[in-house]
Amino acid sequence: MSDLLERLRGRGWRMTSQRRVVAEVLDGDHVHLTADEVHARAAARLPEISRATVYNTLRELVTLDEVMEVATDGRAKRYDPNAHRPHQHLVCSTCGTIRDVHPTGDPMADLPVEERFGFTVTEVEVTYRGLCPSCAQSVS
Amino acid sequence: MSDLLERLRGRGWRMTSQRRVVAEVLDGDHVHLTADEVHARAAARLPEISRATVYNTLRELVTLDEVMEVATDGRAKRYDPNAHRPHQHLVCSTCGTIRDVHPTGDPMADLPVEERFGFTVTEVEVTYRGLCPSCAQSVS
DNA sequence: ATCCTACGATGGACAGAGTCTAAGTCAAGA
DNA sequence: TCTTGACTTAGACTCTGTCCATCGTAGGAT
Repeated sequence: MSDLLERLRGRGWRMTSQRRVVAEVLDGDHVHLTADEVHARAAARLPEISRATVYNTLRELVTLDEVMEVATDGRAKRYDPNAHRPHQHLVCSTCGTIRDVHPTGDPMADLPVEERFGFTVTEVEVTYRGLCPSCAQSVS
Repeated sequence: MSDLLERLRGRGWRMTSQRRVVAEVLDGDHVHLTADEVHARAAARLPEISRATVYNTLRELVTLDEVMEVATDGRAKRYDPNAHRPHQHLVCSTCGTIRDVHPTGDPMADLPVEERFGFTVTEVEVTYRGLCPSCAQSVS
């Protein structure tokens, strides 16, 4: 992720402590934080950081394709730093936990031309839903 | 859709003019209204109907699996009365228009066991994104 | 090293989507 | 027709996110 900071600098980003902290928070695999969670973690290191800055920075990271925006439900969007390796998501219907998954097959090829209604289709997003192990246990 | 009203009555629903109007608004193919749009159309027939009632009724219809809730982006959820025939969605990234589509293949089979992380996977949701014909035209 | 200035940060108001609550209304069974 | 609990209502409230005016500062120019 440190190379993220490099790339951003290369793209003409003005490097500020706020942006650095947000980028650092979004580091690792299977990280799917909401904007508020990002703000909380960033504020742990840089107490004065404002919500607006976190939202702005996240939006920029998404625009630059450095971070993926994931809207799995009607609630808060989540931000996924694993934007360079294509993947899909597996979501727990109960607690909302998200895992990155890599299905086989190409869903794009599964949509016949006559089912495209003249659209220029550019993306497919697959969301698997179910119960995570610990939620499954508390049900039984 | 009139049989929806029958089914609901059979399930012990108290039939009110509000519920009837909401159910009537949600009739047809390729209908993907937001809660606010449902409210607007319902209010055209029953001016005093409140937003809360529309939300309550929609939630119940979703619980009863009579209507599908579709959260395609971070915006308002949409309600799809075509809940009995399995299908996926094709969404215009620009204007948000939705079409029901029927891809071939079974995405559920494309998720290997070792990629399930112990989850009990019950649903797959595939969302195709792109530009609808009219938005594609205004871009060029 | 210091100065400049445009880009970025701040916080508070605002907006959109949805939920909750307390009080009033009414569908439908007795 | 009466009764009652389920349903509806309006409006307050919450949550997520955006906007704006103002202030601060990164980093190039001197």
